[in-house]
Amino acid sequence: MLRIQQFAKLANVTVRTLHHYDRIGLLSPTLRSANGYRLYRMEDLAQLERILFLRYLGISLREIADLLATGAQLPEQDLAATLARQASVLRQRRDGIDRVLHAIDRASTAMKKNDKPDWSLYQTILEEIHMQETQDWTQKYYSPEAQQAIEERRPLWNPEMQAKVTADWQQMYADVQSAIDRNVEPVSDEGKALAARWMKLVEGFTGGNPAVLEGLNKLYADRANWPSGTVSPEAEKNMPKPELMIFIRAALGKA
Amino acid sequence: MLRIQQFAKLANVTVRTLHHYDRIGLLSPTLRSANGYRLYRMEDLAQLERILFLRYLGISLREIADLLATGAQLPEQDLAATLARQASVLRQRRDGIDRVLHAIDRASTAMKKNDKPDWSLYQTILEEIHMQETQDWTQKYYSPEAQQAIEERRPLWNPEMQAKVTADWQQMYADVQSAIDRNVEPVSDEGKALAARWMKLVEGFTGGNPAVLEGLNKLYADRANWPSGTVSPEAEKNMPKPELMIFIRAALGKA
DNA sequence: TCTGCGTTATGACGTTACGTCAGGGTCAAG
DNA sequence: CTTGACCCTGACGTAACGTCATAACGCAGA
Repeated sequence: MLRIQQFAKLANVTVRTLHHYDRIGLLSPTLRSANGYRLYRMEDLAQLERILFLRYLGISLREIADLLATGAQLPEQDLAATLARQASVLRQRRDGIDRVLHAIDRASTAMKKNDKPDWSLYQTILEEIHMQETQDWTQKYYSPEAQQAIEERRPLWNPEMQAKVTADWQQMYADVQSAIDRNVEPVSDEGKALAARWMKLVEGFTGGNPAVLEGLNKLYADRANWPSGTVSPEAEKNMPKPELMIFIRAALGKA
Repeated sequence: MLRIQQFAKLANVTVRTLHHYDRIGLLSPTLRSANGYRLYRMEDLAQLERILFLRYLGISLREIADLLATGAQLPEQDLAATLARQASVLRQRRDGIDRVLHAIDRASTAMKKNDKPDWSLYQTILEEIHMQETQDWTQKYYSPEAQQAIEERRPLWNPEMQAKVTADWQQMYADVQSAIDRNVEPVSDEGKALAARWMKLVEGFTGGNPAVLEGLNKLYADRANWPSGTVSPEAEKNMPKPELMIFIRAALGKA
C-alpha cells in the first residue's frame, strides 16, 4: 500500500504522470483511502512497468490502453513471445539508426574526397531517415517475421527496379480496366490470366512470403487510417481502384 | 524558385510544416511573390535539410534555431566535425537501444529457466531504459570525446560502488562544512588538503579526463535548467551547498 | 491546541510540433 | 466565366504531460 509519491519513486515517474494516467483511465490505483488519497499496490507497479515499456517503444498511451485491455484476456503463456516481438521492434529501430549512420559515413567520406557542395550531402542521409520514419509506422501491420523477410529483400530495391515495378503495375491496372470495360467475366480464361499476372506482381514484393502478404493486406485494409501525406498525390492516382480489386478477387474465386 | 508545395515535396515534409517553420522564424522563404506566395530557392532547401537532420536527432526547433543562428557564423571548415558530432549522438542512441535489447535478452532467458514472477522481469529492463533516458539529455553538456570516456568507465559503476561514492561525498561535505564552521581559511593547509581530497573524488567520476570534467562543470553550471525530477529529493539534499563549492574553489586558488 | 511543513487532490492553463478545418484570394484551362 | 488546383492567414485540436493555483489532510514541535 503505497501513496502516490512513494509509488512514483519506485517506477521513476513523476506524480503528475500518475495523475495523468489515472485521469485517462490507463492506470488507476486499486483503491483510494478515506481522504481520497490514491493507494497503489505492487500489482499496480507491474502494470505500470508494462505501460512504461510500451511507452518506450513509442506506442501512444491510447494504444497502450487498448493493448493492455485486450491483451489481459490472453493467456500468460505468450509473455515470452510478446517480449520477443517487442525486441524485434527495437532491433528494427537500432538497424534504422545504423543505416543512417552508414549514410553519414558515406557522405562524410565522399565529402573528404571531392568537395561536393554540402547540400547534396544531406540529401542521401535524409533519404535514409525518411525511409526509416515511414517504415516505423508500418511496423504495426507486419509481423516480426514478415518484417524480417522484407528486410532481407531490401537490397533488391533500387530506383530503377522501383520504376520498373511502378510501370508494370500501371500496365496491370490498365489491362484489368480494359477487361472490365469489355465486360470480361472474372472467371473467364482472360480474367484468370490477369489474376495470375496480378499475383505474380504481388509476389514481387512479398517474395512469396505469406506473412508479408498478410501484413500487406492488413496495411491496405486499414488504408483509411493512413496518416495523410504518406501517399503522394501522384502515387494516389497509381493506387488500384476498388473495382479492379473486386475483379481480381472474383477471378481468384475469393468472393 | 519553387512554390511551397513543390518545395515541400522535395524535402518530404508537409506544406503545414513549412508554414510553421516560417511563422516561428526557423525557416522563411527567401522571398514572397507579389500575391504573397512563398518562393523558395535551393539555398533554402539546404537549410531545411540541416533543420530536418537536427530534428531527427531529437533537438527541439527552438534549439535548432539557436544552433543555426550561432553556427552560421562559424567557418564552414568544421562541417565534417559537426557531422562527426552528430554521428556520435546517433551511436549513443543505437548503443542505448542495444543495451535495452540485451536487458530484454537476459530477462527473457532468466524467465525461461526459472519461472520468476514476471514483474521483476521488467524491472531490470526499465532500469536500463531509464538510464538511457537520463543519459539522453546530458548529451548536450558532454563533448563526444567525454561521452566516450564516460562510456568506457561505465562497467565500473555497480550499485555498491555507487553506494560507496555517495558515502564518500557525504563525508566530504561534512568535513568541508566543519572547516567552514571553524573558520578555517581556504588557503590554509587544511583547506588545501580538503580541496585535494575533493578533486580526488571528482576524478573518481571523470577518470582524470579533462573533457569529462569540463562537461560536468557545464552540467552543474546549468543546473537551473535541469528538468525537474532529475534529482530526487534525497539526492537533492546530497548536493553540495554553494558555500562548499566556493570554499573549494578558493582553496584551489580559482576565485 | 495552535502552527508549520510536507503531501495529496482537483482544476486549469502552458507547451511542442505540427494536423485539420474554415474562409477567402490567385491563376491557368476549358 | 466557372472550375480546379494552389496559395494565404487565422484558429482550434492533439498528446503527454509540466506548472501553477487553491484547498484539504496529517503529523511533529512549541
